[in-house]
Amino acid sequence: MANAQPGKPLDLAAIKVACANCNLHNLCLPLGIDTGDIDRLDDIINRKRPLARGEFLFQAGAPFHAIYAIRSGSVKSFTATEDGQEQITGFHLPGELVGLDAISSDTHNCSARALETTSVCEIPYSQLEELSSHVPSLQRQLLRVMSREILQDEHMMMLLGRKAADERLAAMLMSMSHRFKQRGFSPREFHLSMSRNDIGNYLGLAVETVSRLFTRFQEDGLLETERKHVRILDLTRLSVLAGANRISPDE
Amino acid sequence: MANAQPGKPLDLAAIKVACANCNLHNLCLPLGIDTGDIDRLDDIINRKRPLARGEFLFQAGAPFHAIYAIRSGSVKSFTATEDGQEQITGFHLPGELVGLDAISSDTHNCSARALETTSVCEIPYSQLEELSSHVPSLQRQLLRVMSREILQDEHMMMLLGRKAADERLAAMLMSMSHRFKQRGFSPREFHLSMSRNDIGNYLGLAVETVSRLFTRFQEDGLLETERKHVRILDLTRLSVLAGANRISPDE
DNA sequence: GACAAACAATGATGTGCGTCAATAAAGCGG
DNA sequence: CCGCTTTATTGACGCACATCATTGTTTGTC
Repeated sequence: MANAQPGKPLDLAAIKVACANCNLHNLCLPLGIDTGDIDRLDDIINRKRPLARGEFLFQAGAPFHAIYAIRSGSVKSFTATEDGQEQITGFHLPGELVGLDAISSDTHNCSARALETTSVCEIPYSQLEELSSHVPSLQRQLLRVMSREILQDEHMMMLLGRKAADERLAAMLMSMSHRFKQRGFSPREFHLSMSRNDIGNYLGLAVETVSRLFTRFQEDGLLETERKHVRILDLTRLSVLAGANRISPDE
Repeated sequence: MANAQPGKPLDLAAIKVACANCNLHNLCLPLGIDTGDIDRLDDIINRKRPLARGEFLFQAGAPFHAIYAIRSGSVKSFTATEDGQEQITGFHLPGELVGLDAISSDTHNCSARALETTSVCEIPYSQLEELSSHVPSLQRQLLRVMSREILQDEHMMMLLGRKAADERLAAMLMSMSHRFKQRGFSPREFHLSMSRNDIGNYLGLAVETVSRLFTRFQEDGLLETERKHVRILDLTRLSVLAGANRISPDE
């Protein structure tokens, strides 16, 4: 959002956004890496033309050769079930990496698609691997990022396995709120780039349930929505709902 | 199972099981690593005394300093929800690594507990990190293992989000079958070390549902069970159930 | 600016699975 | 070997959420 679209086309100097200048670099791979080493990381990264909404970053089945860092915009990644329907496995905001699950198989197992106009950094994996074996702090950060991904997925498994519909939506909204805050945006008021359908799919719920929950949350004074724009009125109550809620009536 | 309990206590030579001799080494970290480098990996690994059923490998909240490879037996890992109940995030068989989700936070976020008598290799993480920065193939394998973990978690998310109860159980049994086969055991007949309760917890189902499904699977001629012993009679049909099942009546 | 397609909201109805309850069977310590 | 606890099975019942159906709203296209 911050460093999108240069004023003039073909102005390469303006397009050139070094990791060192990127205001996401403390959310992304460069975190904790020396300026000198950041430049070397910088050299292997390709900044691609922005993707339009709906465009694929990569598709399942395609050979794996790079991971991607979101620079601006947002992306959903999803796998296809055997019977053809999709299951969304994550929404990705600026500074986050996409494609880490392909490393083990040399093939993309999920597809990634832009939810809005999105620009990304392409990081060729073989070069990243090579570089990280010479830059311990990069190796360290890469392993940390992957570990964090595992942690998040485990959290998601708990959400899908144990939580009721309202808790799932609350948790998802809290996660968004938190991540927007990390990126310098308001934690109480933001724009959801994904459709209700996508939210439902991600949370293992029917679209109708998501819709009904949004209206119920509004009736309860938790938040206000105007289409995809969300304003959270009671962050505390929402976070409680996202966490412990399943209380027996008598305790 | 293979290399457990030495005949005599204090017989250090018998206890000493090098990675190179371990019949799991092509399922574990040593995969694809030169014999020379395996010895170096070997040097940093501690083989601990076997854990009894119910013993903790580590507990959530404990400082992270090592990951663990299962040598024999099996382990469940689980997180506690805010309201105190546990959510099992995985069952681990010999050759598999446990604790990868702790790398990012320096603290164990989940606990791991032996489901039966279990022996493990403790791999101090700082030394592993150090060694892998000098042994590219080790670094490579480590990243692959973590990526595979992410992939599995995504698969699990799909299971919990989109699949019906019978499909979940079928998928879990197929996963076990596959993993036993990889380890040289029969894919059709094996012993489940976890309780029905654990299975239900893992799959996001009530114990009663798991029980009912086992009896229904038996009625349908899919398998036979004798307590925790399972014999799969129709592997094909079970795998179909585990995959595509949700078919509208008319297609 | 008009039309189509995608998206969202809301009500009516059905059902898969959770919850509660009771019994049986198995493991376990003394 | 015997009580005690844990685990497993089975049935009855209810509810949370899916499914189906309808209408309104927004977005994109020519």
